[in-house]
Amino acid sequence: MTTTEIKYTQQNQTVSGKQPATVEVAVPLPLDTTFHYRVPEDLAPRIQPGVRVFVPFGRRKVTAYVLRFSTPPEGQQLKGLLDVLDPEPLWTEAELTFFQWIADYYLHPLGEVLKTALPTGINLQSRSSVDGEAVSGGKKVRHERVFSALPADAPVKLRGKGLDILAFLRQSGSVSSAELKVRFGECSPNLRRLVELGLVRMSEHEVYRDPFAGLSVTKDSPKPLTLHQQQALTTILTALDSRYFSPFLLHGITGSGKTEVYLQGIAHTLAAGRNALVLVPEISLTPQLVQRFRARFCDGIAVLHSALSDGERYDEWRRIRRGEVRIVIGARSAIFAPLERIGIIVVDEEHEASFKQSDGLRYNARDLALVRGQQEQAVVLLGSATPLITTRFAAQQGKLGYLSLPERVGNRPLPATSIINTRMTAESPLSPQLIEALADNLERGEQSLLFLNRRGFASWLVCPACGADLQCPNCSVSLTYHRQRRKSLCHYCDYQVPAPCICPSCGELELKEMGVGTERIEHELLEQFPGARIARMDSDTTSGKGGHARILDKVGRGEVDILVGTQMIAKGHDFPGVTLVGVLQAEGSLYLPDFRATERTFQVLSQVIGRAGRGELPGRVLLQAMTPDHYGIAYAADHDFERFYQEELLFRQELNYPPYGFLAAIKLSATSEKSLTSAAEQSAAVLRSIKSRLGLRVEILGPAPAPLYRLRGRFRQQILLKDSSRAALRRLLIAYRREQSLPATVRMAIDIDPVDLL
DNA sequence: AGCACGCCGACT
DNA sequence: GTCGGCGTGCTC
Repeated sequence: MTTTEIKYTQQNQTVSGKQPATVEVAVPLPLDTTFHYRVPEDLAPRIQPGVRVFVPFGRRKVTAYVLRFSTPPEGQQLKGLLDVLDPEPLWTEAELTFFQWIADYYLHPLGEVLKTALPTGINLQSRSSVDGEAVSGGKKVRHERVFSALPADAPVKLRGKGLDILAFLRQSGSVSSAELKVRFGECSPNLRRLVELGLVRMSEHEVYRDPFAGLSVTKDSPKPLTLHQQQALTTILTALDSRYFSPFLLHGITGSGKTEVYLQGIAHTLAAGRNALVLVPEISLTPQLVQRFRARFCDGIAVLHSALSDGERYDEWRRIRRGEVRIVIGARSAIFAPLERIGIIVVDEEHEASFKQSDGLRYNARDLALVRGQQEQAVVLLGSATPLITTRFAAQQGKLGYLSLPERVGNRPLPATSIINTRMTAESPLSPQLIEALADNLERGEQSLLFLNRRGFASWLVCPACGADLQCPNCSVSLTYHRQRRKSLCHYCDYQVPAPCICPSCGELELKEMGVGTERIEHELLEQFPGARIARMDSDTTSGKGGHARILDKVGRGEVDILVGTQMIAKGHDFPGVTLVGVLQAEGSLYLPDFRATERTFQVLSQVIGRAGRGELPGRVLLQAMTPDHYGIAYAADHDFERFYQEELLFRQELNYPPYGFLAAIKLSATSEKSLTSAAEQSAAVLRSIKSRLGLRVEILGPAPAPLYRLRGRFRQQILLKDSSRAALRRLLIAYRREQSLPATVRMAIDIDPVDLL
């Protein structure tokens, strides 16, 4: 990876004539180097750092990004640029510096980082065709036709629709073709005629595609704060006024009013002339949050998330770039938004794993928020009820300011939680206590939530005679049985087959259903409570646009008595009517082969527990677990983050896991097991040799004797690197990247995680 | 990533 | 005799 810093030599820009101007560019390809090109004289006036250019590259032509003017390297015949693709730079110097930092940190080619930072669809594809074809920016700006009346007398022959349109235009000034179409129906022939007659003028305007089109909000105003909110806000405002980089953990329990603190902090930032960036885990799951921002700030908000069309995303990006936006709200990729003068960055639910991008450029937006905040001298607010262990630790070390909201707004009590030990009573997935509680709630007309972190009907089908179960041919995991669809499918790769009726290997006539999923619970509830209105929310019932909203709205309107669901019921929406939360198999995610499994379990349990009693009525929680004493479960039930944190720290310290040590993973995958195994062994050998040569103490774990798993038809293997020094890890990784060359059939990715950025 | 060059197996 | 396999190397 190139580690050269981006520096601009503005003088070069004005130097003319003597030496041919040359530029250094990055190409969006997996290459560690940058390239230099000669700038033809006719293109020179349009070239600036931050614009895209079209360049000859080998036998191809590709889009490249101009980093800086350069002094031409010695004795090399440079090729000339073919074209300049942008009238304005796409990025400022500060942004390019940020992207260079990312490229260095994540060991990823700068050109690909820049490509990732751009809205999809803007990039001109590489072209191998030869002739000098016309080149545009590869983008699509939407134009709108606007008509207005000219002061001329209408000839008498004009009648009917044409005359009506003309009268309307005279009355209302400029009107868009879309509006005319709504009012008069198909009228382009009439309009063309009016233009020909010199009665009407047509012009084209650039318009933005508006994701909020047709959605209105009622304005609200700042709410009074609790004492803790006020204290947190005061600290934040002081930090904002200091104009120094000031990172904070805003640790607020569910219902403590973190959002109101964000809103008022942002209002202060805007008033001081700076802008705000808000990162949320899954914006499509939290339309409520966006609504609150719009209600408070009206216009000047851009939203960036995966549900936008390419056109909408591109338009939002342009609005931000042009400074027409003061607040950007978005999912992880919004950290790349071209927003200038950032005064505050909010990372809401900072513990969420969805801030991490797990293919291509493997970045974590939560981490990058700190980096960008540092570069912008901004306030960074990491908000969560269950912060990452790493974040809480950094706050304890004084690297982050610690702001605590330990009470719910309005002094609402936390739900009373009891744990039911199901070790001995495994025959029914719903314990008698839970059934009784559900019955009570139904009788009182209150709503209940049932959480189970597994979708499908039964987890799998087993033959009672021969013991065979159905496996995914790609992923080597048991297929999950979905009764409604009469299918067995793989939850990893979406492989599916019709559910078998008889055992495929021995012909036994009846297969046994093992394990439990949300679909099975729904079925069970329908039998137990025939009159109840039951809904299910998991990825099977929320497919398609607005799938989440459809179910959530029903619950919100009180049309559902019991909602069964996976993770996704734990997030986002408030249900003021929910007074009972039931958790099935609380330990469901506890024993995964991941050192963060306990942390994740604690987080999701805390979240789902926090869904109870958010309205007027108090809530209660019943938690079914086979290992109820496990600290990840017990402390979640007690709403005791601090005790959990202390315990988890001991475990991490013992094994030198984060925050006490640093981890990186070299992830390899291939279609053949054989080539993968040899590549992994070779990689480990290379790593060990570098390690001894450089005298590093890094722990090299793996590769495992056989490929770890198979996913989407590819075998996967990884080598873990662990050390108490991040610098040592990085030295090892950089040397490895330089020295290791893998066969083309093997793909490699490096995960650098977690981080200590402060 | 593409795209070429380059050296070994089954085919019109 | 050639078409084509994918290993290796390069792209200012």
